[in-house]
Amino acid sequence: MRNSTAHQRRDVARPTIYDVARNARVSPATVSKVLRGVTTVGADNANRVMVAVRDLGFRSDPLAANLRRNRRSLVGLIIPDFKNAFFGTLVAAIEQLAEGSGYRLVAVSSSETETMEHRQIEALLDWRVAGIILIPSSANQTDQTLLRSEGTPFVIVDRVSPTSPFDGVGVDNAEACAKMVRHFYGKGHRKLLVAASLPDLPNMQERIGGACSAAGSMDEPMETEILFCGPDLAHATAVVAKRFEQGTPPQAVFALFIQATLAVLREVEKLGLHIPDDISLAGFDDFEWMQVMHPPVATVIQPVEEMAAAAWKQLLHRIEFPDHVPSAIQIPCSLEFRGSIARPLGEGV
Amino acid sequence: MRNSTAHQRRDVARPTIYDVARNARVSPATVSKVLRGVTTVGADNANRVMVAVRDLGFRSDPLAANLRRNRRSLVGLIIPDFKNAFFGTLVAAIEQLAEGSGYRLVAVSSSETETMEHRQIEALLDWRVAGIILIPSSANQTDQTLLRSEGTPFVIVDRVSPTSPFDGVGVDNAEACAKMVRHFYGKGHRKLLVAASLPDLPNMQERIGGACSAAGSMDEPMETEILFCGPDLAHATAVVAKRFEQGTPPQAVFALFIQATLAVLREVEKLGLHIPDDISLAGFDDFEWMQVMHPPVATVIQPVEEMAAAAWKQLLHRIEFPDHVPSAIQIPCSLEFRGSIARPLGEGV
DNA sequence: TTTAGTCGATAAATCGATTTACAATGAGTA
DNA sequence: TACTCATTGTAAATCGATTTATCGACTAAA
Repeated sequence: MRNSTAHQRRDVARPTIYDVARNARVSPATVSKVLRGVTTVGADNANRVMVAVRDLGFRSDPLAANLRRNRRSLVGLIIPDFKNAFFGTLVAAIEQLAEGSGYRLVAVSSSETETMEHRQIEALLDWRVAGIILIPSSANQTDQTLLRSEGTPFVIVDRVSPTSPFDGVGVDNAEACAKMVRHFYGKGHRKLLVAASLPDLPNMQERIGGACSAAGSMDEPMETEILFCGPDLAHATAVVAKRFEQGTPPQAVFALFIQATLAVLREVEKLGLHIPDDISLAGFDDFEWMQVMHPPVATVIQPVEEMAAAAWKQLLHRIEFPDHVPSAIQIPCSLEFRGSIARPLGEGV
Repeated sequence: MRNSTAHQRRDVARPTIYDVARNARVSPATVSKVLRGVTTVGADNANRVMVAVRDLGFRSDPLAANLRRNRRSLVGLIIPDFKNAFFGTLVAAIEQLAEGSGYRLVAVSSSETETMEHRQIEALLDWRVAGIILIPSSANQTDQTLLRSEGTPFVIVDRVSPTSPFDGVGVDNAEACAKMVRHFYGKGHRKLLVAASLPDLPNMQERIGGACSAAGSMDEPMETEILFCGPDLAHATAVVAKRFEQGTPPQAVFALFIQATLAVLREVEKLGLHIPDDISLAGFDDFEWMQVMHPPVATVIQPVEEMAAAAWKQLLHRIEFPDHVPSAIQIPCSLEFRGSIARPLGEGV
């Protein structure tokens, strides 16, 4: 009998702007004006509209609105991997900023592959997003030129090439890595294994370059060995395991990305080695667990929040001024020298 | 002079279905049919349309399409926190599934607050999403009844109440926790500190319930103490620190959520305690770093991928059959008994 | 030969908001 | 009084796709 409550779904369709207009005895155009805060509306009409909106529980349909005015209220964010908390923090920060500027964020992932990155970009373009924030999955700039030619505002974050002709926000990878290498040197290390991900990521190149050139400019010679570990933990674990099991295990490792850090720790655990007595270790990015390890893991901290803020500001600027000259922003990292780096055994004092 | 390439943005607007129609010398309706795979189209016309689509690089505008047919190709996912890799994994998995079914996922976060959760739901409803997957931020079911009354298909994940009248996917929290408690008991522990987040989250209640009832049904009496640590790491750290510093520190801790695990590890580090000699510890969820700790951290593993798959299946089913009776799915967890749980000191063999 | 029925194609209406172009009203000025 | 402006309000066009109603041509049945 009274299943009206149980089945009351979709009983009444959501009210449209026409319903509001009828209810307020004005035209739809007037309602639209009131909703958008246009001032050329009489006080009493405006009031009646506002009352009607409240009474009917009207909420504007962004699809219809976006379709008509060519401006879109969606922005896309393409990250390589949702499982990585570094990118998660970035998503969270940008989501906040977007919300604050009246945009809705659509965060998607490229799974670290060019194919998916391309498909995601095309899908976002289909939705006619107002702008895109992209963390590239590779050095291939095809997608970026595509974006450029489509005229969609976009900014590159994190993996920005120093010679990029587009807007970008990066960090001072080279300088940060140099500092970390000098710290290793100061502790007495003269051999360093640098564990990178893929050779063609711009930020990796900067990190490697910074580390190597710092090592090369020390008073005493410092030897560096580069190990490319692949994109994810599975690859990294395999590569690191192979390196540790053949030849002499390194006494100092600088892991340039989180999966390498984990891979090294895994191998250390497996071989029963001890940090920092047998191996000194430094990582990249700041994860909570690094501080609760024995000993805590030294690391380069990328300022995620600031990167997000800079990228967002840059994107808004690009949306407003499509023809301004591109800007490249670089933000300094901070370093945490923690107990995982110590003087190697067999060294005096 | 030849800045035509540099300024070629927006030179030509994206082609519409009308452009394709003109190019193929058919009507827009025919183009629409071809695009949607409707068969009542002559072979030669269909071919000309497909050629025109390729030539012009036409891609359908989902906004316009979604507006007209009332079916939407967006689904919303509301998670409490992007920074938590557990949810990140969930997002990644569901994104894949959505992509495979022709939907676009819009993942947003509630920042663990009811206010944001409500705002996000309203925003998603504004976009007239086809469905919503919700990980509630609290036990408050207001939003769920709102969704129900709006007629939008939705499923609850992870934090599902056993008495919920809606679709839901959860895990066997009680049973998993009971197993873990029995493991503690088997190692000789008779006092256990259970570190939960908030008292009103359904999954927390199940976990606490499972742990306590298992403890209560042992042969020898086993004492449990519940500690509510708040929603995030900051709160958890404060609460745990306070508990550890006043009274006798516990010999065994079962952290029911990741931030509690970290908080305990932090305090252990700060007080110079040792795991498992001074304290045995078990956690929840599987993070890579847990395996590389000394000793590795025992934990309850929630099957994220399976949860995602179940939720997605459930949502699709709900979209197709809005009036079927709701289903509650429960998936078993697996347990990893690792070195962080050991016999307490002062116990014979 | 006429009629009923099929198939393919299309013109026009539609989704719900925004925007344009213009009409109506009133105020201010010559 | 007549004329110019400024102010409000609205009818109608519009965004780009989908859907409906209909039409012409052709086939099969009467």
